[in-house]
Amino acid sequence: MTDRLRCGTSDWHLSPMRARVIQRLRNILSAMVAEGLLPSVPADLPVERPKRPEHGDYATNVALALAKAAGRPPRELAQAIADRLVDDRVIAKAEVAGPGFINLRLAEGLWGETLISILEGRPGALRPTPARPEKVLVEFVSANPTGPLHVGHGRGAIVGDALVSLLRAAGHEASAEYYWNDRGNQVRLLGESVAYRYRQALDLEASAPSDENWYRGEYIAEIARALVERDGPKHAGLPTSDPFFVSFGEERIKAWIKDDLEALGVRFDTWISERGLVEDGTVDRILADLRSRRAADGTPLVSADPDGAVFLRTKQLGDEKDRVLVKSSGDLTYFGTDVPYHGHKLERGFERLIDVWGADHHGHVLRMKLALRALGKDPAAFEVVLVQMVSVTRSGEAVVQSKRAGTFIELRGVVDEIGRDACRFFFLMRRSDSQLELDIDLAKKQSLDNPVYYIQYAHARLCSILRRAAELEIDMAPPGEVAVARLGAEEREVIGKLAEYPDLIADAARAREPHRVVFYIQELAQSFASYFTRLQKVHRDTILPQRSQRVGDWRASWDWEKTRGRLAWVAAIRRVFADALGLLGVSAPERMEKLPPGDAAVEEEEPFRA
RNA sequence: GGGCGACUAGCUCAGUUGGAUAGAGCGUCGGUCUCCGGAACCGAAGGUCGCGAGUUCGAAUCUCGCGUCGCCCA
Repeated sequence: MTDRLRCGTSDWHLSPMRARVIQRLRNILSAMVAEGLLPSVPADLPVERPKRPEHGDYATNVALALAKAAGRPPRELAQAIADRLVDDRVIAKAEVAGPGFINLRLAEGLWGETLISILEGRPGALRPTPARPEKVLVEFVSANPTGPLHVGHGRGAIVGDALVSLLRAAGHEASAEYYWNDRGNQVRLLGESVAYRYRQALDLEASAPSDENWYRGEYIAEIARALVERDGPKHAGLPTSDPFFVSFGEERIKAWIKDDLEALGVRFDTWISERGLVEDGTVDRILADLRSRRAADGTPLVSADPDGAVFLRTKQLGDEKDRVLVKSSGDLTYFGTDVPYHGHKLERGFERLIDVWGADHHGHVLRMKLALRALGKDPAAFEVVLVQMVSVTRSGEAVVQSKRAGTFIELRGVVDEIGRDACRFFFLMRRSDSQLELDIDLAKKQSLDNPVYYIQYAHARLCSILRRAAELEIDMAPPGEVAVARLGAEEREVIGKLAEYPDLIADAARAREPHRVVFYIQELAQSFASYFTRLQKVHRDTILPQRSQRVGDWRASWDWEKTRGRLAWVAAIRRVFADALGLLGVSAPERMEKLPPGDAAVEEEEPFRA
């Protein structure tokens, strides 16, 4: 059950440019309603950037949508609307096309205005503002402190982190939280595993934990050796079940996890402990609340079976069966603490909860929603972003990972090998719901085949132009009307894309889809690179005077207005570029290391362990 | 057996209230360029949007059935 996000354009303050277009359209339609030509004006007016530039700066299919209600053929209605749309300030041209689209050309003045507002950092130039900012808690990673993070966790970490940035950029108050599952069977096994390896390290008689699922990884032995080194045989007398071994191992692993996240540039505002919620009574208190609640038919929502196991009666709320909160042994289940935890999130004042989960947990979504309903909360306040698996390829071959065999690729090795920027970029390149293939060779390649290099290179190039301009002592003050008017159609096309940026943020945040930002900067980088190359190679019309042009009294005859307009254009692109990379957590270098010609720096490194 | 998700170019993937000629990167083939970063750019070939029905002015998108794969549950 995926409850579609219902957020029409009316819920948002849009980019200034789109807002102007919609306002103009709304005014015209209202006038037509007043004259009895239309029944009503829709709440959301569809105004989009057409895929093809020849279809105008913006386009609307409103006539297609209204034709039936108006009782007129779409094209005829479109023409009637188009005839009235044109004015001096916003819409320069409105043409009917296809089955009844209206293609719009915007007034010249708006383009310059867009550039200037970006350069001056005016409100709305880079950021949308939601009509109603929400207080959002994004919970992600939340890996058990029983072992190192693997690449799948890494993807969740980066998606969650970028989502938080995106929500903040969209005007929401977002907080990032990590939930430690530091209680229960898994952690107990960790302690026993550490104790076993500890005894081994001391050459004492030792038997492996009875549970088959004990942690056999080398990192446990590493922890045990560290304990021997610090304390010697001091703890040899303790039973293997002693909580000391748990806390020692857990502390180490938590530190590793935090360190790995740090290396990825992933930050959390809060770290919360499951054990803490049990110990401080939060879990009991909210479970007691749950026990006191009744279903619509008056029966209790929580029931116990003869063995003493306690169930949440989710079945009558739509689940396929009831879910156990407390086992007959008296132990809380994972669900038994997770429900109170999520109730606790809402108690803390968060009105929207977003959890980033591995897709293999999708079966838990419904029951959590139902549990929140049982608590008297609105289940729609709880959303889950599912993150699919990451498969890793190296030298064209898949690196084997198996959940059953417990062989996961550790995150840290990958980050160390390909770098933080490449890791973040690649993990954000696909929508989180689709499986992702990480090509290690590509990700570490220092060439433009590597998309992260391509965009960073584009940013460095923009910076380079601005540096050159500064060296030539060109006045970089924001351009006036004149300078902007000198920009051509292709430059204007790019400005259209810049103007779209706040809309992109609003849309991506609303859909919880950071990958849209990646696609946006890739397109922007391409538009710029294409145009920039063409200027020089085809039009012989460079932004800055070339060496061969700087002879004699060149300063007197150079077209400074055009140059200033274009530099403003370059600076605005750079600004948006850096901002978008910032949202992704990818660095925007001002210059890139020049590599030796001909070779793309292939260095051999130790492959990470699987 | 039940549930969820996926299926779009050779490969990896975009494509969200149903809209114009279904897009991008990589790969392949061809082309351009003395100088602002060539680490570039341009162009071409490449598609039964898994298959089949339905809904309507109009479907990659919505509905149903089927197939394949993945995950979850028993």
